[in-house]
Amino acid sequence: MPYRPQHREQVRERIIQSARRLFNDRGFVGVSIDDVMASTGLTRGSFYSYFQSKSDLYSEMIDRFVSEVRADGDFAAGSRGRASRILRDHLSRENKGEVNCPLVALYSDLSQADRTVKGAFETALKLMIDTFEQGMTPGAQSARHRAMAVVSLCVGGKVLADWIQDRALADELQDATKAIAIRLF
Amino acid sequence: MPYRPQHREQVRERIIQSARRLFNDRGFVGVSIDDVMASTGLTRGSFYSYFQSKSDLYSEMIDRFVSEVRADGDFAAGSRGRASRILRDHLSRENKGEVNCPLVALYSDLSQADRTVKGAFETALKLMIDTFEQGMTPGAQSARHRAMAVVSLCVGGKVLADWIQDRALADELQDATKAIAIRLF
DNA sequence: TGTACATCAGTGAACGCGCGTTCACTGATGTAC
DNA sequence: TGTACATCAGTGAACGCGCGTTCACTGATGTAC
Repeated sequence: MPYRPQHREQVRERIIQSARRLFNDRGFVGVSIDDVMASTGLTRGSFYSYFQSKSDLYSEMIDRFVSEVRADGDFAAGSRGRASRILRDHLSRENKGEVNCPLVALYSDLSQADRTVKGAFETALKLMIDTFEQGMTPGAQSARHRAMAVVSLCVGGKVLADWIQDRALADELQDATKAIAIRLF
Repeated sequence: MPYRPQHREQVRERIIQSARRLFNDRGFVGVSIDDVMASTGLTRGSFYSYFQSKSDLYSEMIDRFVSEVRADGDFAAGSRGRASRILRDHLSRENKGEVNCPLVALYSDLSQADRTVKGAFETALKLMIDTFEQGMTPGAQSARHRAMAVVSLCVGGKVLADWIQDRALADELQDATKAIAIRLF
């Protein structure tokens, strides 16, 4: 055997990690396979010996993310830690482009994604709703519905803030959105 | 003069109307110049004698939209009619793909748009915030901040509902989002 | 320890496709007579 | 009212570019001797 048995798996893993970083930052359409492979230290050609397609890589990346979160003690305990981390990721000005959540990448350009990608996306979304729901205190409206509204706030707030060129307006909108989201818990 | 003086203007207008319909429905990236021209009853080639570029058409379309809304008595009067219409457009299940709001098109694929398009987008966004703000009743939090949160809810709710394949989930999320949005007024 | 070799990971040129954009040409239109 | 004509709106082929995907080839690797 020319290469160690674990070699393929390691390279595959490196590709997924590069992909996660890039997709989270610039979205599905915004990242090319060239980008992913270059960032992994390889060239375009070898990509297809590891993945069937770009969509395949994308959904594998999301699957990975979902399992990790599920395995996370934070989530299992139903603590509010993760919920507030998501809020911070999506709606705080501080960490631009450092958000560890596949949904962030998805807003921008889901239009051309195929069924596989959409399926992966939906799993992640349901997880996000669950996470918020578990962090809710009792209130007038059902925890699940409030959780869904918070997801909408996260998605809307983030996509808008990313798009607004007027910095002051973007910050104000993000802060306002976050304040309302917090009030829903 | 081979053609009547108003001819150019009429054709230009028809192109803008086709564009508005298509862009609102499928987004900036999702619509090609071929689509727009075919829908106008012309062919690709003549497009560039009416507009400088696809972005140019797009921002002109939004400018047009914004002026129309501004000229609308509903808006001038600061009535809640328009606000509730926006809410309905964005967050009701009924009118799929019939939303007369440029923001709807923009979520999907702003990534590749240029400065011109972003600028036009921002104008429309500010208008939407103003509209909501004028429809607010006094409350614990500032009307402007609540208005911003409602915009986030609209954008987030719509983009998510469009993307979710599980119909029941999509409807539930949209309803929940809408209920919370209404509560903010 | 050193070398020949089989294997297969990685390369990069090339293809195909979509789409924005350009351009030389065609032909419909209103006008002048 | 009819006809030749100048103008310019509209055509569609073609170009360029990005990018996903393919493929024939190269060369690095671990192994057998």
